[in-house]
Amino acid sequence: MAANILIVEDESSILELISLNLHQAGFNPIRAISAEYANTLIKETLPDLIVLDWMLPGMNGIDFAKRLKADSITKLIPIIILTAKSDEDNKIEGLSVGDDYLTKPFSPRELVARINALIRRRSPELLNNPIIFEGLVLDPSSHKVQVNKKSINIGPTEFKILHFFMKNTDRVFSRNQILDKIWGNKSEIDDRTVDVHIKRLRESLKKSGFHKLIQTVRGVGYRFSKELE
Amino acid sequence: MAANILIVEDESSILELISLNLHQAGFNPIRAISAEYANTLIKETLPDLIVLDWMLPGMNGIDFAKRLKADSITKLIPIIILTAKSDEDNKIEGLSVGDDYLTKPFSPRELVARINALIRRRSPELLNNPIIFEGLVLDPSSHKVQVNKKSINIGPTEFKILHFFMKNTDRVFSRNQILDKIWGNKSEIDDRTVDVHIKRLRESLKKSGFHKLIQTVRGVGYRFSKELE
DNA sequence: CACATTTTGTCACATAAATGTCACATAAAT
DNA sequence: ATTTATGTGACATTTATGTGACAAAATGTG
Repeated sequence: MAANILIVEDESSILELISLNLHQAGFNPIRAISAEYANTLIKETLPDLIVLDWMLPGMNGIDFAKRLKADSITKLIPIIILTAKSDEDNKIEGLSVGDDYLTKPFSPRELVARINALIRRRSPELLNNPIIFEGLVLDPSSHKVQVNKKSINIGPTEFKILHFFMKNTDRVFSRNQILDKIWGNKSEIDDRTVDVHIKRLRESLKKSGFHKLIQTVRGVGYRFSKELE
Repeated sequence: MAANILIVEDESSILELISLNLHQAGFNPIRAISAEYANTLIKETLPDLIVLDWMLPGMNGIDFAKRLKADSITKLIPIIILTAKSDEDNKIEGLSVGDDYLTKPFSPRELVARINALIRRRSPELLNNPIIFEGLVLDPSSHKVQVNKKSINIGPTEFKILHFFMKNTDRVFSRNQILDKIWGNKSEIDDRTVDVHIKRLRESLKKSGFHKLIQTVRGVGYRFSKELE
């Protein structure tokens, strides 16, 4: 699954340039032209990394980054700060808030390289390492789900959903968020289809008892979480 | 790290009184005797919250607050306005500029309570960090309410009400205010329905003893607050 | 290619949970 | 003692979710 990269940049030419390059590099770019718009996108798409322009209309980039780093949900998302100024002071300030910085003009190749480095460091699960949760093992590279070395039979869509859940435990997701993540944000598929796949996923996990990890949050959506009590 | 609270007040006796109380409450008070001086202090210390007197020599408090709210650097800092007038018009004007207001004379305890509430709920649209109050944990992202890591079963509407209360502790809300906040301001729902949901919420919290945090204020409404004595 | 098998999305209906209101009980204020 | 406000159990209704069945589409197989 391609990593979602959110680009926050008010100059649309640069935005498109970056977007194009990231797409060619195999990432899934998401475009935001302001911090405010980025805010809503973050909640919807849960990007794996954010490329953030230092200078933004309205809220400035650094403040926006600070807020992201203060929020428990977003603080783990790596941020690369783009700055037009070569001013050393700004570099230091930017670096302390973001996880990396780049001075304009920069080569797209360098940006891609740094993104890869950060994702490798921060989100190894995107690099096809097995994810283990309470004894349930999901291995993206072999495309298998196992419990005690025994494989569990699971359909393609159910695998994707489980993968997504295991990367984001302890969070509720609405049916539409799941649709976006699994089917892609353009799908015109009925909400309720998610229910059916959740049911199928639960069925697959039932024999090993792990179906309890998939919890219904009424009026909101579904959650993958250890059952307490 | 103690939160920095900037107090802008021209009467030095009140300034010291507030300062003393905030210090005792575990905050780090910063004193300013004029808007001009406050300006330089803001840039230096970037306070987490500002307590602002409505009447100031030179620039008046409201104008000062407006300027702060217009500046992208400071606009996210919560402001509590202090007013000597009990005039309703001023209250409304003060509230619309600041994030909260208080009429002199006020009790230091109330001021501290409101400061706590504001710091807790700053930027609610983004900071869905878990809210913790006296050991009761509400986590918006996982949509769980927990005590000692054990989940409490709670209905959707009750969750919303509890969330609202925990973001605004130590304040009374009328049934209609609660209706507006939870159901949306167009609802044609009976006042008394709130009572029933309050009852259900209390029931959910009863086993852990936290139902005592929901207090009835006769003739007014309900309040979420630590039980006193 | 024809045919079997698997997967997919949707529907209709079943089941479960939540909702809002009422009537009456209880407590507080006067 | 009377009035008023709040607490609470019960209920009908609405709403949300679970689930079996099915046809279309995709995939595998000889």
